[in-house]
Amino acid sequence: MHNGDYITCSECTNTQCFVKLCSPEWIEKINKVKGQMLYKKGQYIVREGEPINGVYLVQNGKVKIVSSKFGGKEIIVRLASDAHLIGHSRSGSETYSMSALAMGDSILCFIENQLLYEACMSNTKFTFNIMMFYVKELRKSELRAKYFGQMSVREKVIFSLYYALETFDCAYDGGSLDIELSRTEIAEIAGTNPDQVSRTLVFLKKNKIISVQGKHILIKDINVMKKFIDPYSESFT
Amino acid sequence: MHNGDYITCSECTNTQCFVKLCSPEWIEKINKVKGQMLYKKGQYIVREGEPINGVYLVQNGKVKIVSSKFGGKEIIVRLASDAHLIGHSRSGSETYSMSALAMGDSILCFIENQLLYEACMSNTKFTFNIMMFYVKELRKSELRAKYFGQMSVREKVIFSLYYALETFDCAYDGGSLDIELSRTEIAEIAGTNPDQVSRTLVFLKKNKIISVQGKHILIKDINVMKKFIDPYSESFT
DNA sequence: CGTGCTTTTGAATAGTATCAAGGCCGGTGG
DNA sequence: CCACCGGCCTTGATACTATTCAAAAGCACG
Repeated sequence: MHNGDYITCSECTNTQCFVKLCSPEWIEKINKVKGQMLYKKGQYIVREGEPINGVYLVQNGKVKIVSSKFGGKEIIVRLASDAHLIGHSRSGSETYSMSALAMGDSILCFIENQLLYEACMSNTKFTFNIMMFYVKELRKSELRAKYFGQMSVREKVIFSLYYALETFDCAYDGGSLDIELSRTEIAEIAGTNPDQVSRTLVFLKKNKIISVQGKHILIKDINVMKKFIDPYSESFT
Repeated sequence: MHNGDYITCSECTNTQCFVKLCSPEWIEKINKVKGQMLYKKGQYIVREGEPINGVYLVQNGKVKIVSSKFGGKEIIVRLASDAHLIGHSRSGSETYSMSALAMGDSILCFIENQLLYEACMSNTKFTFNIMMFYVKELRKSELRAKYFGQMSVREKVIFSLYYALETFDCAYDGGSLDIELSRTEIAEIAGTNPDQVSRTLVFLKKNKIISVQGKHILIKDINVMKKFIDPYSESFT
């Protein structure tokens, strides 16, 4: 916790944060005891196997939830950005089944389990909206599972680019969308290997749909790219 | 609604039902206006594209949530049994993104959206436990997505059998577990085709791990079967 | 100017989907 | 009671897709 640049709930500009749905007394209560920390790019927020002590809220930043694969590889199960929740409190297991780490500098707030429970018992809108958050994530996860069961690798890669764009709401810059992901990270989302990602990106480059500058992928024509995964369009709504 | 054999909340033997977490007044209130219906095997509960009017609770039975695939095929996204929730209320979209249908005769209760919202606003434990239900389902969905990204077809099929066993808590009968699923249904869970399911079942039969009698699959040695998907064991906890 | 890491590309291999044919079983009608 | 039909399951052959491995090119960094 960096007390120097600690952001109180009243200062916080994240309008989507669930805490803002609590009563003023509860906001103050949570504000006093909540943890807050700045995570640098690549830094772990939680690690697989650690005990679950509470829940993290993304105040600001980009976070990936990864699960270790056999052979040292990892899989990105979910991406989280502002106002998302991480580390579902006590879901059967007492330890985290996945790790979370910052993809860019991110500020996370931490609410301890007991406090979270009490806050839920006293703030119905808070609880209800968190419930709805999980409903939405479940829907997204189920859709992703459905799609990935029938898509080709090329489609998966394109879909992964979309998923990242949607989640991170990347900079819109004169008709083109900007995104920073390594081939390995894309592969970890798409559930394939960097080789295949490269092949797909080359294909997209040849068709003038994207252009690559270092780690930045510029999507020049998002509508043309959409067409390649057209049958799976229900998530674009 | 069959008023003849209508089961009131006070009569209901499903101890896991979320409604039981409400205050006595609210249980009575919900009891009075809730819908209830018996669905025969194969009957649709909700259909893709229909407007979302509320949420269904499985009082008793076995339900599959399916999503249509291109070419007429379907994919089983989730299985639901007693006390599970179906038809996540208003998750972004106003219409169901998937269909739900009974795999065996099932009794479902229906709670209309507005009533559900009011019940949530007045019963914190009710809301909190529903939230935790979704957290668990999200975790399961994410684990399944993770696994399916790296499993072979044989592993997927074996995992699907497990998933069904876990969810339906099938009859335990002198050391063997009983399950009734068609090859097509297994394929729809595993994300493959009936041909491959057949090959895997033949393999399991040869190794004396299962035996098949009509539509009934008897798992003779659950521990040996587990070994085939050993690296993916975290969901068996 | 090398060293190490990521990306790209090609070739060989393995795994899976698809197609087609045949077998098995239950139901129906002659 | 038997013959036929249709559905589901099984199995083999084939074609395709994706993974893996290896090598080379590009790039960042000390």
